[in-house]
Amino acid sequence: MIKISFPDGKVREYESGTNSLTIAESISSGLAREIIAATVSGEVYDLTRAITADSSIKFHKWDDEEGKHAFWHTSAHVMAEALEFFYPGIKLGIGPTIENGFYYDVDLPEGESISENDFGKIEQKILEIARGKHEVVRREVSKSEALDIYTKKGDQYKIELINELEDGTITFYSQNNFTDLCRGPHLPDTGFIKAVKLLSIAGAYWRGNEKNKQLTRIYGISFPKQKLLEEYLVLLEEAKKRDHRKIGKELELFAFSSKVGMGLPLWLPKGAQLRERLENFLKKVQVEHGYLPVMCPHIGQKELYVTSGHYEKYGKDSFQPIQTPAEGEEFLLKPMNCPHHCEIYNTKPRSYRDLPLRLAEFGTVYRYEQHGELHGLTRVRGFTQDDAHIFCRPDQLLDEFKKVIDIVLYIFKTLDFSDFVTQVSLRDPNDKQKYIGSDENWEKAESAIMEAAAEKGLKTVVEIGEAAFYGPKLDFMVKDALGRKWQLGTIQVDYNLPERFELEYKGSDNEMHRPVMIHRAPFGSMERFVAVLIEHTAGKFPLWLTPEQAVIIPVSEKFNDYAKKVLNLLNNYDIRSFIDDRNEKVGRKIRDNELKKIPYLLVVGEKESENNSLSVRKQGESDLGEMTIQEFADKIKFEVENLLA
RNA sequence: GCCGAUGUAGCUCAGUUGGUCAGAGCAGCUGAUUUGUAAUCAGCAGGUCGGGGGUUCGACUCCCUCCAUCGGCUCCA
Repeated sequence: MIKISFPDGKVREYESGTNSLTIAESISSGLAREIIAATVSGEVYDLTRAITADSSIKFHKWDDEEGKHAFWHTSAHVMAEALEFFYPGIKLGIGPTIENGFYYDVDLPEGESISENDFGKIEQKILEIARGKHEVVRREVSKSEALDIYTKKGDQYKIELINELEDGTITFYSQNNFTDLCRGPHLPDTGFIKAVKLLSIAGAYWRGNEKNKQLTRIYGISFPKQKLLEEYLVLLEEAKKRDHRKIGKELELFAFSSKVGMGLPLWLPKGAQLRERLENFLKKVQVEHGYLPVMCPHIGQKELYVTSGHYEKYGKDSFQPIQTPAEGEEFLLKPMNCPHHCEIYNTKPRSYRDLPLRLAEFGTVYRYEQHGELHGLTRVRGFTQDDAHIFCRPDQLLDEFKKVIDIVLYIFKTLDFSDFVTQVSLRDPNDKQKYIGSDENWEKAESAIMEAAAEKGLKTVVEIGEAAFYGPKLDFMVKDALGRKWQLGTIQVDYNLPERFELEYKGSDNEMHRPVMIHRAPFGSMERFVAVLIEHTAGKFPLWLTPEQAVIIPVSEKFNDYAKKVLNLLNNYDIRSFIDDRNEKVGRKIRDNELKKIPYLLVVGEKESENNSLSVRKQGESDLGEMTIQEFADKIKFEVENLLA
């Protein structure tokens, strides 16, 4: 007999070799029907996997991550079986679950290809296999047996994977006519899968390496109920409506022109206003935090980037140098602001008393991004960083780092970004030649970041090997409408550039010392930040930011003069408004301006012109009733101040 | 750059197997209407069907190629 302990602390005894499903049945048949996996002593088990030792147990239903994971993992296997049916000789790469669904990377037989037109028949086959309620069987196999099987099959991908596994840990899962190398866990049988949708098809390099063969990746998602699939598809549609590219076009915020060049955004008047307001907001915060604005040109001598190391690292993959016609001197489009800022530091001798020196610039930079990677405003070839470089003494590093975190958090809070994660990117200690700088400096920088993040209570994910080549960093990531993660704010420690630009200051000991540099950009880039802001708000920007705060709607032409008077008064109160004096009915003007997401709609007619008042309607809400112009102005002022507090 | 898809009027889209199929709604313009909280009515104008090449008696429709866009992959100072 073995002892099984439950999350509520109760302990029960079972026969050794029992499984989670039997245990669940002993509690209630309802529970047994709903669960799809279980965590047994910390490891996620298939429901039918034998338990042979005293264990803790926690059941997983569809609602939790482990449950979905098993569900989608089995779905991936069933999809693979369907693919084997339609494409005999197909070779399988990996087929993991992802946040929403699963994919499988496959190598199609010579001459075969697959397109979205084939999805229908594959989905049907998957459901057919699912309906067969085929049991999913786990089997432990020896390494040699596993290798043998895939050698016979001629599947070099699985052989490569198996070779990296240790003997004794290799398991196969089978259902119906299909067997796959897999760690599990899986559903007890395929019958759980009631709905499936293949979503897209993509090329993916084997093991993510560009030099390897490109496999075909098929993305799909599945559900235990048809209704859940339908709900998911509705959700996807809703997300598409928030897409910043769509809203950006509708609200006339930005545009692209293939004549101007791909990945080179054009800020339209309203978008430019929005961006300018964000910039002014940050400038104000930065002045309060002791930053000094600087400005630099858009090009710099190639030598500058040779000195900084950027040319060696990125030169070949960048926009190529431009040359002066007579002398043939080479200049690069500025890909980074930091080398310029280093030279600003170097314009005069610095004392320890001058530090920290915080130089800030909204600097536009140009980087060559590959054609297929461009994406709306989030991935472009020319963008403006809300950049600043803090030159400080080593003993000031931690404190300065924490102050920067404070700025980022303040900005996120003001803009209501609560759903973000922070990532600490450290170097890969096994691949040191990828990075420049001494071990000692790297260790100092990495520990400063970890300490600052911990002290500020940030929940961080640590990524080894994701550091910039010159130093570790702390990134703030948020998700867009479709769940894709984007990096916004970034804070990076750099011992390298001060070295390369020979930055120095005279210390209190009358000796020369080298400062440390922090690169930081709370927004990241204005382009990307605005993109994420659009998706976050669905275009309903906070009142203080929005380009147009109110629209004055005269009931008829007769009241255009009163509307102009209102406009002038509101202008005096710095309320951004305009008159919709089109020859249309009120209902029409309301509708159009609601769709433009104007926060306040001000209807004026006979009653209002007599009372010196407005009938106020708030966007997305109904009529707020009549108020005087003064009352409305106070209301706006109050709201803006509250939002910015 | 790679894999897959898409490209018809400013926007959203329709266009049967290649043969009056170049269309609709919205936006725009003109006129009428003078309007009270999510679409007033009528008329007009708008496109070398992404560019180029080919097949054909004939191409929006089939093929090739280039460009751009979309979903991924790789990359991201």
